[in-house]
Amino acid sequence: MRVDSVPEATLRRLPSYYHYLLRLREKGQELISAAQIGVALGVHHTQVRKDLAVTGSQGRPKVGHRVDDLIASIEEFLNWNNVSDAFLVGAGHMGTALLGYEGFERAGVRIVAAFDASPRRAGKKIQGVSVLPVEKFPDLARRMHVVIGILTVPAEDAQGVAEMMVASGIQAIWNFAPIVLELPETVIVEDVALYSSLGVLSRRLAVRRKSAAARDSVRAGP
Amino acid sequence: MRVDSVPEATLRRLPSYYHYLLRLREKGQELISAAQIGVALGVHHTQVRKDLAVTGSQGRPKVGHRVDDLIASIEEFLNWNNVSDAFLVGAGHMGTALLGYEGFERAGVRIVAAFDASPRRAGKKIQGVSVLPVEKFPDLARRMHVVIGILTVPAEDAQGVAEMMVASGIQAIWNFAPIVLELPETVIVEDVALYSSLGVLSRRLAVRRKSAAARDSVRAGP
DNA sequence: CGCAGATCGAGAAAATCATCTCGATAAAAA
DNA sequence: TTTTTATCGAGATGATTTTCTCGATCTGCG
Repeated sequence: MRVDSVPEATLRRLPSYYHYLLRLREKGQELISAAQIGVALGVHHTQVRKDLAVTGSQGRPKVGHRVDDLIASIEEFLNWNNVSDAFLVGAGHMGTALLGYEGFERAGVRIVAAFDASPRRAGKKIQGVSVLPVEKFPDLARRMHVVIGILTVPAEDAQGVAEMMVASGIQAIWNFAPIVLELPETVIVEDVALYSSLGVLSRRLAVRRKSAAARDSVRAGP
Repeated sequence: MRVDSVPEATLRRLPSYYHYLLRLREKGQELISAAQIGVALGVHHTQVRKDLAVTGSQGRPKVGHRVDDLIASIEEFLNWNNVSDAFLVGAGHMGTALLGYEGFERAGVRIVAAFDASPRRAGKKIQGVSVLPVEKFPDLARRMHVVIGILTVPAEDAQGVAEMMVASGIQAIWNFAPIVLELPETVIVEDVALYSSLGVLSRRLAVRRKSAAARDSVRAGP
């Protein structure tokens, strides 16, 4: 029995709709059709309807959806209207970048503390967030009931830190390290696979070059 | 006629295999079976075989694959053995983080210069890479034959900068901004959708909480 | 030298996801 | 008021991806 039968692909598209809708609202637009969203974001309009349907939002024929309603529906569906505290471990380049981001609060996550193993980093403040020695993580996580962990440590440390997180009560990990964490199934892990992204990019580029070269040389039939 | 019939999902898994294989090699392991890879990375073993098959690598029954061969095959398939120069625009938090990353070279990309619209940032060096005024991008990109652009500017500037990149000869864009770029189809765009990732995480967590709550309260039948 | 066990790879079946089709509905136009 | 048109939403169809099944192959052991 599946608890969440919503396709993952839908889940991944919703934030993109959401940001598009925010921009529409800023521009003062009140109504929007699935077809328009589809054109703007490169998604088939029936797909957009199916995606929006899972949030419970309804549109009216000939009118479309109210932008406000859609935004609210998506927020509620993704639980982005309830902000959860998160701890970040690894105050290196990526960790620092994330600490500097505004906008995660809008996505349901507030980074309330950062941790690092290096004494050089611990004790400082980055973007207004304190960096603490990683030894303090377990106790603080439990006391503050933090359930989201953000993992921005080097690959070789990631598994160990992740296990420490889970042992400290963390239920969901946003993982930036390029490894697959081996954790109990009950833990939610969401990988930000930067290298996967680069792999796709690089391959596409290579294929394009190859097919361009082929087009240039093969002019006669086989 | 599709030039590249390799499933995108396969493309996304290959880098993950790749990093796992690198770790195996470091540990001195010479042979590996598809089944073992599957267990380590949470992928079905037949899926692993199909994925590895696209790279052209062959395994031997009862033995498995040579780790070295697999690494080489994946590198070649993703074109990660040829490093291309890339320009980064937007030397903010994320841009700075990417400039500090070692390891992209292994993934076929070398960031050779960064650009920023802010005079406050231009002129400096970050992680050994010069930050130049964004106005210099077009000329330099053409002269250096740079075809990869990395986009780490705020969402509201992304579309404009992307168009500038394309006009300067950029063929592939690694986009970190949370918007869908509208560009000619010939341009390869790879989005790093941080918010999609957060959407999935947040939804999963919410569903888990809900189903846990349901389990706690609904003990009698309907 | 022949058998047992592990692994591969190809093709069939199943599951998932995206697109197409069509009737219904609401607003605007005639 | 009736017709037209834009849009929705549900269900059927189609495409893609994943998993299952099975025969073939190679190694190591008796």
